[in-house]
Amino acid sequence: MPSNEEISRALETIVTLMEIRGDEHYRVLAYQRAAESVAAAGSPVSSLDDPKELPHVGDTTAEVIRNLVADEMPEVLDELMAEVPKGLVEVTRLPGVGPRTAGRLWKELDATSVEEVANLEASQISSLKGFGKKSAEKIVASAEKYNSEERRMLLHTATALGDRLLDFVRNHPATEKADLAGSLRRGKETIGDLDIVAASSDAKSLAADFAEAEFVTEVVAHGETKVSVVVVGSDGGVDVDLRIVAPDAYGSLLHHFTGSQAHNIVLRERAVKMDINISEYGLAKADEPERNYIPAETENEIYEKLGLAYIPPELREDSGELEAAEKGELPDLVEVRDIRGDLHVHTNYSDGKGTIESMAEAAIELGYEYLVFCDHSQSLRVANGLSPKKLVEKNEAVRKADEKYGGIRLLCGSEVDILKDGALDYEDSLLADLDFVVASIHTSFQIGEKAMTDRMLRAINHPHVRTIAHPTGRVLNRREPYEVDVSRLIKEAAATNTALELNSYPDRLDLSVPYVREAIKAGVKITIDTDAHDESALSFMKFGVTQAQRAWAGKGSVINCLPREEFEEYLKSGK
DNA sequence: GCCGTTTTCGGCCCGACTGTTTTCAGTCG
Repeated sequence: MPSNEEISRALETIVTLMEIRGDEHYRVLAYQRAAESVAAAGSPVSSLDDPKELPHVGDTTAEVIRNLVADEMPEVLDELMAEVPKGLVEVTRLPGVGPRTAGRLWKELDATSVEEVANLEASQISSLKGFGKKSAEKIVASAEKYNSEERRMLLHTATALGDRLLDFVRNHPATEKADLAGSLRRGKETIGDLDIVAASSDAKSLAADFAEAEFVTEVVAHGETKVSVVVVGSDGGVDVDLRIVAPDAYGSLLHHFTGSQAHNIVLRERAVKMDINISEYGLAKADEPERNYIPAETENEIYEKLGLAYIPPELREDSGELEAAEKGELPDLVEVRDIRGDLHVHTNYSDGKGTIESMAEAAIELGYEYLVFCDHSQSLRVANGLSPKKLVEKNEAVRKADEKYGGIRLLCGSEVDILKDGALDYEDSLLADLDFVVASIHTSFQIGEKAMTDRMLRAINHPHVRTIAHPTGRVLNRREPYEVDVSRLIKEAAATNTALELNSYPDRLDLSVPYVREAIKAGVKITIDTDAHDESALSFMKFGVTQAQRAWAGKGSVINCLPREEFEEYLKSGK
């Protein structure tokens, strides 16, 4: 079954090919919105009775989605592929090159791939109507250095870089206020580029100084209120946009550049029906000939004027948040301060760097009320998995430490491997002696969807397993999730009172947002754990919490938001 | 192609910047 992401990507391909072909704008837009709708869907589209249940999906796009789910080639895509060379999709990814340009390079110069564009002479392009020397050279140059590997930054990398740039902007004398916006503010798991917004009554000088800052390697565009630059990231260049408005319109600007674009569009369409136009400068009455924007100083004013409750950035994805805001049904989102403990951390007994004591002290520092030590189990030799004897020894050390530290409850756990056949890596008698068991997969990833699903269902049904760690095994930018029917895992977890983990490690963030949302809807409890292998990694909790917020989670859905007594009750009562 | 508190037909969010242009198309977010 194709994932929502795969279906959405196929629809995006249709969009790009249509644009190159020169299809009618609003037809293309309809496919674009269908693609976004699938990407934002709260549960797998493949399990939907009718794709038309999704917003912006009508008869035609529903049929295309049905084809994709059934692994059949949709007619429209078949047609497009026969007509438009596929290599052009990549050509449109060149900076400054869109579908129009790609279409002309193909039709007028016979260039159908990035490589063929790179092999063109600039003079060939500049001989076309509407192209000059400058744009011709830019196109060839960007084709020459094009790197097909699309790399998006992990959330913690983007946060670190963004904070550095934000410091520069905030420390500028002309800056009154500034914030990071865009997908970073919405807390997406990976970030493509950075958006910074600022309020200043001297936009010109701020824009100029930003463009000349030492971290800038290239100025892509530089106007009076907007600067686009490339800065040095830890892994190549990162595109950064800075937008500046007068202080009284700051809320409008922040909202505009926080997005998502899909959220802004549905919000503005809703506003138009109320005869209000919304832009980054404010709100205007639609019936006036000149748009006379009344600025909004805060984001809240915008939602208020539209009769909506304030929508937190993490929910702004056009996935039902407007309806919920209208009805007053937005969730009361879980916050980092609601987290009372970490249920999955490692020590130097297996592959961690910290000791029981150092990890406990770091957890006390964070104000936690409990901490569960889950080192790896015996068969995971690469991670120094504990033999049964060693586990018993470690449990004793944990219990001793628990007596030593009064302020925090230290508990014995294990991250026990789910073996290839679904059996666990320790005898039941040993597991029974633990306070909390986390089960997970680290080997035999490629056994196929059915075998993997059965294997994990067996673990979910095990009486001692309380949560399944990093349930899909993905590693962002490095490893795809293994094939498994997550929806079935969710159903079984609900039926057996087993939790599912939202692993906070920035390159895991596993489960992903749509599945967490599906799990919560099904009544499954989530454990937000850091999987920390040293003291500093305990701070990754904030990334897991952000992801939980994106999945509409309230603290009631999160096991480790339970106060200590209730958590101990939960442990005692079993599954 | 999608959608409906004027509408089942006729609309469809909004603006900055660039390059090539004498008024705008294309790209981007």
